[in-house]
Amino acid sequence: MDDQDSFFEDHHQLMDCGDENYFGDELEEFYKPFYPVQSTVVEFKEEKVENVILHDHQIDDQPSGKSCVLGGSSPAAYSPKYKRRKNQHKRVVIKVSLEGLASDMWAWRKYGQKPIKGSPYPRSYYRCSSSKGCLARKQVEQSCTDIIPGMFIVTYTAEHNHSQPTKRNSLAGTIRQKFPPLKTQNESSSCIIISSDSPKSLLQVQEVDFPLPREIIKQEKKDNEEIMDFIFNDDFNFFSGLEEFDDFVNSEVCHNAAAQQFPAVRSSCS
DNA sequence: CGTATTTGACCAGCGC
DNA sequence: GCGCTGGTCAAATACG
Repeated sequence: MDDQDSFFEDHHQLMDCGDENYFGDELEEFYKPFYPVQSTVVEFKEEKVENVILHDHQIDDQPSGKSCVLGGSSPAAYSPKYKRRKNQHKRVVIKVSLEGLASDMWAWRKYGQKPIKGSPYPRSYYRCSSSKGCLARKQVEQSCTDIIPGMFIVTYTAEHNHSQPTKRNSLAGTIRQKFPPLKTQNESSSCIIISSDSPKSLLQVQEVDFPLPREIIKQEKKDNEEIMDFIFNDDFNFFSGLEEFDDFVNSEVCHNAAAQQFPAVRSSCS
């Protein structure tokens, strides 16, 4: 709970989208089981999303059957084949840690994934798989605005038409597998530093050890050339390709940061 | 072999 | 009207 306290202090400004905090009585009652210490609930006064609740929390392992019910959405919000966004007035948006994400006891089945404009992370779409005809939906995307890595934005829409399953859902295992636990600051972490000569035909890969930074590297092949998309952790600098990486490596910011914080990195930046 | 995931296509809403 | 964006479908694929 101490961690959550500091988390709230540091990050509730994410919701700084309005002048007043709003606690709808009904929704407040729904989400009482989620309140760890304090919460940030903000009413969005946008035209198309009348009530979006943003809530920092870790999903309880034993929420009541009502806990994932949202206010306002009805089955009529969806057409027989495709959604009717116009009627999707109310959604509940929750920010959770990886553990919070994995502890969701509802059974969800992934049915889509889309890249989202302005975010380096895709958004995953899940529907409830416990009961045929259940309209409950869940969207999950990794937060790109948080200083703390590994936070996820979860959006619930529509409501379950059945009781909560008693067994942990399969998604929890999937999430744990795809997003292994972050190392703590006290652990030594192996980090691969990638640099390239100009032209970018030659890649130099250097592995160094230093505390804290954790790097996520995704490789993909394009025109027989290896392109690296990765997050240089800690500062959350994101690079879409080698050119951007080269610019960063040669920048004064990189050199100064490496010299001050990570001596092991300095050699690869010079 | 049944179930879950991936991913390109399709579609509706929206802004210009 | 057109293009962009995001939510959903469904066939292909992966997994246990």
